Amino acid sequence: MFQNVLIAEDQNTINKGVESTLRELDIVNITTSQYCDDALLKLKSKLKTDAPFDLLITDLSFKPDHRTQHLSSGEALIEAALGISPNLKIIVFSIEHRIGKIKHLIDTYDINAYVEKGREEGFELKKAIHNILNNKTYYSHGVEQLLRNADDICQTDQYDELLLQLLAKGLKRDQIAKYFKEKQLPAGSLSSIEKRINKLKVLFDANTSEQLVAIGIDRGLI
Amino acid sequence: MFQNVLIAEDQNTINKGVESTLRELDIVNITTSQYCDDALLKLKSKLKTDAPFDLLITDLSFKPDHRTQHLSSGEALIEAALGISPNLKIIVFSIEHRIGKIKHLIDTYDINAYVEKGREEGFELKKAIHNILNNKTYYSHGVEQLLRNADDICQTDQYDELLLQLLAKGLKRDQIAKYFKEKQLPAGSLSSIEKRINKLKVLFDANTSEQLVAIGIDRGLI
DNA sequence: TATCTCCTTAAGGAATACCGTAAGGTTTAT
DNA sequence: ATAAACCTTACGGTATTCCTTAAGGAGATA
Repeated sequence: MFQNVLIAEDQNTINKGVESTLRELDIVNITTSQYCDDALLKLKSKLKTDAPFDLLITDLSFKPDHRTQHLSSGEALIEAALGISPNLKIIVFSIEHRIGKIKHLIDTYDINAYVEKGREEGFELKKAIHNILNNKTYYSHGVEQLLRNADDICQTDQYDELLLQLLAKGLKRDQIAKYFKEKQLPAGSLSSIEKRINKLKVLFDANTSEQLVAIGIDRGLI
Repeated sequence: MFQNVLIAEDQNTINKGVESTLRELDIVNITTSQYCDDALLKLKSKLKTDAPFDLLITDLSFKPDHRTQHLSSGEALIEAALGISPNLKIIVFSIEHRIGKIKHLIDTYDINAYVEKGREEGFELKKAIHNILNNKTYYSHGVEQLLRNADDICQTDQYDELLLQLLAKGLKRDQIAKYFKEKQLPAGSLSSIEKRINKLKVLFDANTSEQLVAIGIDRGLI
């Protein structure tokens, strides 16, 4: 079982709840942190001792407040944590359901588990921990299914995503074409931009470009 | 101090956390519920005993799952609860930060406290309880300030929101007009719909309707 | 090389969205 | 009661988007 667990989560009620769930697994040394910077600091200082943290459970979004922070998101914390402690096991514990974002975390940081906040979260956290102890990954029910079809989504390349982002930012078709040309990106003519939008509409089954933006946001591409 | 408290909240981690916070106030009888229907049932059955619930702490949004529910939101639960137990004290405990929604709850149901989920939530829950015991209302830090200017902020009405939702669902302008006319909603001509979209664009500083949808989603109107 | 396919681009017409104007009706203020 | 302000609607011109067709170029294959 894990010996030293760090929880990074801004809601202290959730901190208490996760702590209580971990105690049910007989994990004794649990540390909580409501800020990413603070979490990293704790990771660092423990790293020099003979009992460093072996598991990080972190949320993705942290509400900004009056304290200015260097690391402002769970993703930034994960990156920094792996930088100083590459073997640290990581469970992401978040309400995030956009498969694009989740897939990004899995692909980029090789996180060990993703547990989506919801009714069964306590049960799933325990399952995640057991899986990791057996050198397996764990992705919440629902997420796993979505990941299988994620390839459909990932038929979109970086230019598709950029295009969606520019649409969401309020650029018109010809302005997007101009942007692509200025940045020397491929297929930057108005006609090509139109074709690309059309391709995305078919792919995402969107009737209008407004809906296309809504779907893009929902899937975490924007 | 309150004798019998019911917590309605779908995330069981938060249930555990809130329960632990309440125990710090020496509240002994705490019941939790992950579904609105279940919460109402518990309220009802206790009502006939000599120790009915005197405080309800409820979230606003509950994730739907395989179990079909009659009451699907905290707001519906509050309405039903006050219907059977008008003197029940109510604390809304939610991540909702849109002042329009919060003001609506206060105006319509006369809720006793609103605590926004965040870093200080445990502390604020305690403050809310103490205020209610002294026959005062309590609105979290931040919310109180917003409430003062709420009228300025609540410039969008229900039809604006519906319009944004229909846009995000992929309806064209004339289809939206048709929808408004069929539902007998005011200002359902194509011209009025266009004007309303234009008004929203100015209000939200959007260049295109695609951006308008993106902003609407960002602000939680969709 | 010849041919084919795929990608990019251009062009033109149809559909839709955008924007200003004005008429008619309702509410509000004096 | 009258005027003013506001809301709703219709209409028409312009701009943009949508959609089809087709030409040209790059790369693959035989």
